Amino acid sequence: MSELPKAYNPQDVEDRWYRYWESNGLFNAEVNRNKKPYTIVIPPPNVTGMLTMGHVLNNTIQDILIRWKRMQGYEACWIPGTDHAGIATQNAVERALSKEGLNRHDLGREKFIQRVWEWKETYGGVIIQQLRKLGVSCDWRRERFTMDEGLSEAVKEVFVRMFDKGLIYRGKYIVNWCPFHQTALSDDEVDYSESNGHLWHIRYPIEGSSEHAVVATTRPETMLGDTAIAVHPKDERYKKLIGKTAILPLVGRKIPIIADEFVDMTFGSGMVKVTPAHDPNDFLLGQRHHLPQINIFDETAHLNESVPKRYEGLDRFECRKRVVQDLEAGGFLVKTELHVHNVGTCYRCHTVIEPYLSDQWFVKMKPLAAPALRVVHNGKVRFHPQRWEKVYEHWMTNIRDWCISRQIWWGHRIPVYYTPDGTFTAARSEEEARKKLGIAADVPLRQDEDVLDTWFSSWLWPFSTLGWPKDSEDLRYFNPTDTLVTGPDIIFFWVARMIMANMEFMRGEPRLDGKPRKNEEDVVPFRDVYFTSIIRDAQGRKMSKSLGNSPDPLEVINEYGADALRFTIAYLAPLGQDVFFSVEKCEIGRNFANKIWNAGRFLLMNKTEILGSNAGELDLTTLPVEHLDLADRWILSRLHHAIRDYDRALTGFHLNETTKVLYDFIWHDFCDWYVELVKTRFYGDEPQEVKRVVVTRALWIFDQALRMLHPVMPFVTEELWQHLTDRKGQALIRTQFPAANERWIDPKTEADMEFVQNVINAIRNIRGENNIAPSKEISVQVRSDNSVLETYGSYLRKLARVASIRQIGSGEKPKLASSAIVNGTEIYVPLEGLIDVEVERARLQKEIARLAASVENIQKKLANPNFVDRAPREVVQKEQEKLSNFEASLEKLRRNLEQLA
RNA sequence: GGACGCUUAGCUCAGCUGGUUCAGAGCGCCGCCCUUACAAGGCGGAGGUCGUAGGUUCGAUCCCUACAGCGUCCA
Repeated sequence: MSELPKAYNPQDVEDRWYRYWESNGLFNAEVNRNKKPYTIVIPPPNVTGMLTMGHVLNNTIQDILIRWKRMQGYEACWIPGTDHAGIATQNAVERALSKEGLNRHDLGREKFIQRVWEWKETYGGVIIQQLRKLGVSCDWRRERFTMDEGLSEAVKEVFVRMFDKGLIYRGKYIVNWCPFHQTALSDDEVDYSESNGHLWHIRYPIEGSSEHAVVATTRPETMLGDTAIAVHPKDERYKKLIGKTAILPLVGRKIPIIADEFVDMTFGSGMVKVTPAHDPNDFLLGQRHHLPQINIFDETAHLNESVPKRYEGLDRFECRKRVVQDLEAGGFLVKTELHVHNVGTCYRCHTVIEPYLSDQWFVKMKPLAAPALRVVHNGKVRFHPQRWEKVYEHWMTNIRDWCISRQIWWGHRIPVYYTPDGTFTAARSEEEARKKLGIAADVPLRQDEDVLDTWFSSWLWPFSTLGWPKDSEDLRYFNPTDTLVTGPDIIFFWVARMIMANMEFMRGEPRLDGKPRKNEEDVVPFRDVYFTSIIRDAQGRKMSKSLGNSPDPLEVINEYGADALRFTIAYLAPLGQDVFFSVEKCEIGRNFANKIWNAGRFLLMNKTEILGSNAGELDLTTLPVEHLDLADRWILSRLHHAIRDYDRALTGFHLNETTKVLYDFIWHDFCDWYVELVKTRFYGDEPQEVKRVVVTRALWIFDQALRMLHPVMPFVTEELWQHLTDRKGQALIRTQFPAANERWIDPKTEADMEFVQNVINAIRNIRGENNIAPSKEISVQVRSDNSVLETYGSYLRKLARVASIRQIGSGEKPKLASSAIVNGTEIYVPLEGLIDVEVERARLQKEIARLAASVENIQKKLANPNFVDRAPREVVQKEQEKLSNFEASLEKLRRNLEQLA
């Protein structure tokens, strides 16, 4: 075996192990009736996307969970894949085309789609390769893409079934229209932000009268499509106007003045203009009053031929200016106010959304929502942190129908077929459509031009990736999946809808035992949902491409290593809190990796030293229990503590707590104390046989630590684990995870060790305060009734650089010494000629002040009869013990201070 | 306007069910040290009346109420 380099270099290690794991099938999962499955489906990233810090966090968490469960003996299956990101991908390809001076219509639908597939083949693999760099242990054989044949089957099947059930319908409604993409968007694809605008007050003359109506609007150009004015029926100011006719300025159209309770009497003048084709509220109002709907825009939000010639062809914002000018010139503009209002923009291109009347397809959500709401209420699906349940509940109880059609080409084409006379049906194929419509093979049939919202395929992900609509062992075994890890920002887009879809379509499908699923726990898509933090930069801004504040994770991995990035991000990510990330913070992880590396290096050096040439055959499968000393029993107690805490933390999805447990155990307990203590045995004059046992045990404990750390830092742990001994083809990734054994957790041992540690700390403090060089050895005198120090005084030699310890009698005491009291034990460091009396006095005074304050506090407490009577007896007793201990220590400290010359 | 979250050391944050020196960690800072695993390190040290005001309790960083500031989502 070759010597390990002095510093850990991840680049020498990571790719090599990733290749090994993958090519040996160590990520793979198969149906195994002897094991419990543990399944995660990846939130599919956009196929043409690049890895972001958000992906890093999300996938690190998934990998930690999946590796942990795998090592615990579950059949751990992590299904990866990507989605086709309809609008985003089409957009990217159209941009590329425009560089060639082409648009999609030049190519035609078929050729264009082919172009997108080519694009996908070229750039689609990037994010998947990037994920590998992070070390994720997905079963790559199971990789899926939402436009795959199988998944497209699922989409079609779902659409047709829902159509037949009346859960999908078509209608002319106001939708959110993106004039840039020229497509409808669903409600949650619109971002709202406050914007400074104006409120224009416009005068509409009333026919046959000198009176006029004044309406206020933030969008004056829409007046060209007005078909009414509305007032509140109870509004005394305007009652007399109801039923009269107003003349629309600039247009001359006669429009009625109607009454509707919807009108807000307090807003503006209390009269509103009604534009049914360009405002969702006006649309509903228009339906109630059977008003005409005049659409004044084309798909690009330019004015169409329904408006006076002088406005035709103008862009909507250009038109706004022109209309305001003309209103003013005509004397119709009463006043203009500044006004802050919410403006909706496209979540992809940030173009202002236009409410637009068009034919679209919708999913009826109410019937799906009820069961989905129930399983979250009754805990069949648990959210972490739980508070997201409220958000979910609010959305689910106020749910609106989902607009699923998109006027683009890249996506699943809507499986609806029309005959020339306009009748239509949904079908899995043209033949089926003909059958359903009852028409002959020669009647021309036209398929709907639109495609489906990308989320219409992602909401099927937990079962479509497992082969549905085909039945399979995989589907029966791995669905319901176990944990979903995703961001709260897509709780509506995705999480809620997956619950709905899985419950709707998995009901009745066979379980592993062959019986049809009907219980809620069999039809939910997953049991736990972990909502990740949002990654922000050091200033707290969301990371985004446009701000340029998002580090490239690949560069971070190159600089610090994937393990360092993984550890750091998990360490920084508390459950439910945002993460403020900056690249330099990866030093936490890098330094930790290096620390572990060097601990391993140290152990291996001593292994070779002590065991000699046959060290490679060392058996590390069982813990050697011979020659246990305090440090051994202590570290084993700490180890099992750590395992238990780790288990609790991770079970509760406290990722940061999990990493802290690892960090504290490995760095502080193992490296700072245990390794230092075994040095006393390695370098001491113990028999060779004892040294052999001690080094083997240290390696065994380190082996356990590597297992625990592996899910978080897979690369460095696998590399070291392989170095510890000849593994005969075994790999850490598939090794049993440590289980906490309460038998090893021993409070007495921990208390004894803590006492020794405190004594060492006290001596170190004396050394530090008195500026004694680490190289200078000192002698110590103690007065103690604690036998631990007698037995394990040798621990002080190495850790406090103590040359000799002498027990002293009651009267005895060095003349000039620095002193400390630890749990009643008096410690004296004679420092003839070295001690600065002033420094020492200050030290003691500080300690006295601290203790005196504590004593006073406890005295006050114990003097309070309420406390003594009402607090639990153990608490009171503990306080009393504390008091007498502190008082005794205080007494000794004061005497030492007095006697200081 | 409604819902939720946050406020702890100079900075970034832990503190999961009220009581163990519970007031912590990392970074930064100060001092000493290249002690034969690690200077990406070791040892020591300074730094906080836990946002404010009340309340519950024998006891509050922790539970309740109000307020202030910041943030997110929804309307």
